[in-house]
Amino acid sequence: MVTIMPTRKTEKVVSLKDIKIACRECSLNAICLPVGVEATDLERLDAIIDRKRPIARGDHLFRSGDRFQSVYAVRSGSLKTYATSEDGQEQVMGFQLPGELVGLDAIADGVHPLSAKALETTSVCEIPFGELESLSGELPSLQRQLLRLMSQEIRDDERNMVVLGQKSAEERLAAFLVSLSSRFQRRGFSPSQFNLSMSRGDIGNYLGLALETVSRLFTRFQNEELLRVDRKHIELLDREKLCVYSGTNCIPQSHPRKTSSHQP
Amino acid sequence: MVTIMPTRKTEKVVSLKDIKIACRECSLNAICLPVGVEATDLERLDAIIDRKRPIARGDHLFRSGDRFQSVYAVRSGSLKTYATSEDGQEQVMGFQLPGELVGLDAIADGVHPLSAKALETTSVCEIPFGELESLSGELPSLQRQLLRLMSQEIRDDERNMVVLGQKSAEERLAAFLVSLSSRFQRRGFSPSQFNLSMSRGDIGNYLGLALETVSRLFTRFQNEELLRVDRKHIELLDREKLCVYSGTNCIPQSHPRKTSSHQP
DNA sequence: ATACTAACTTGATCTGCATCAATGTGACCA
DNA sequence: TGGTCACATTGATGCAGATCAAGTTAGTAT
Repeated sequence: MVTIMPTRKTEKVVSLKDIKIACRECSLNAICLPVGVEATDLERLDAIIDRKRPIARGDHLFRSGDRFQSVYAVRSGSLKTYATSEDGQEQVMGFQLPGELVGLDAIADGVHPLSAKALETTSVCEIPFGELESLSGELPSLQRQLLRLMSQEIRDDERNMVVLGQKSAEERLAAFLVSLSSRFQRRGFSPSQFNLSMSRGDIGNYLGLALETVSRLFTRFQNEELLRVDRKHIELLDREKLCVYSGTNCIPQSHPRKTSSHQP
Repeated sequence: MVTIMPTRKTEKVVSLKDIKIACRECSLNAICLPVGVEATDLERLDAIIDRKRPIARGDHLFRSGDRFQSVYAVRSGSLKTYATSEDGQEQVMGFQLPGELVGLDAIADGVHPLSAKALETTSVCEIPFGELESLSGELPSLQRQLLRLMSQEIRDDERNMVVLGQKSAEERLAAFLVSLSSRFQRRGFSPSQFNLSMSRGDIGNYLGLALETVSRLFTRFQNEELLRVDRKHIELLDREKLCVYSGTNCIPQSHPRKTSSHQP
């Protein structure tokens, strides 16, 4: 369908497009791997990163069982990662937004335990792990950020375990929406209005709920005027109350004003 | 109860006891942080590690909210890590056996998100993170193993998500027991007979089940002659069948013989 | 010994959510 | 312009496992 333009790693021709999205120009460099890396060192990181052409919705970035060679950073679009059990059913492990890394779980034994599939047209930066490893040996700031991102992933997974282990269906969905909202905000998108790139089934699977339950909760939340939902589009009307519903001490993150609120 | 012998980090007096448990002598060095590190480099790792005296059952190694300074490796005994929600109830996140690291989830923002409590008399190696970080910048093999261990933790957490997200109570407990068994085996203990250092409540909490459910399942498994259970002591009688019950493709890990079984 | 406490077991009941089933709806294509 | 398909909604029913409620047992203190 799409004409394939074979990429040659041997010959590094930097096109205008590539320049435009070098790490130092990238809007995501404040949350992605380059955090804390000096401008001069950043070029070295840039040099090992391979910006690939976008992959289409439904395409796989890698599949469970594939040999591990690179980690990927989402540049635009979104992914879901999922495991497939022997009986063929899948368990969604997470959704990745721009600036987030995928594949870190494969370092341990050199094989991807999960598959990663694009939820929409998505572009990623491929970061060959061997080179990343040696470079981070040379750049302490890069090493630090890599460790930080891995630590973050561990922490996030732990939070998910709390959600799956002891939250009700209502709490799960509320927590999911609030968390998504924060992640969008962090990336400069609206925290109160966004599109869900994943299906109800994916959400349910991720949260350990039946898709019918997710659907019912959406309509219930809508009736309670916590949000408005139309197909994929979500508008959060009462983030505060959703936080309460979620049963987690999530930051209300309300109305950032010029005058910051006083803390006595 | 125990006479406290203050440790002075300034003066590094290596006692006989210390020598005995240096990494190179430690029986755990094949699964712990030193994996892959050359003998000569190992001394440098050893030098930054602080072997603390054992902590008693119920004592905390650190608490949620504590400033992050070190990661810890369990030397003997066992720990549980858990999060405390605002309403005071806890969620057990994991159990740590000898050779396993704790605290990796705190790197990201310098504060421990979890508490770590000893389930029995337990000794740990304290590894100051700042020093570990700079040393692993110098020793590629150490860096590699640190990344590997973190990746492993991510992968393990993902597996737990599958268990919590879509397994029945029976499957959860079976998976838990099989996994524990493998971990014991890996450490040179019997895979078919061991003591649970954690309570039924802890197990249930960890697996997202009521403690009554755990108790009932133990008696049911015992009636089905899958295992024998007496208080804390567990004897697995049919690991194979437990694997099937667990609904995961766990390695049966049966009878290692001189003559390895033929694969046609 | 005796009492006390924490941990566990066992039984009875209740409920949140899965499951099954039917219908609705937008997107895409012939 | 209607057919098909994937996805979503809504309703009815059932059950796995939570919760409530007694005991039982082991360990520790008195």
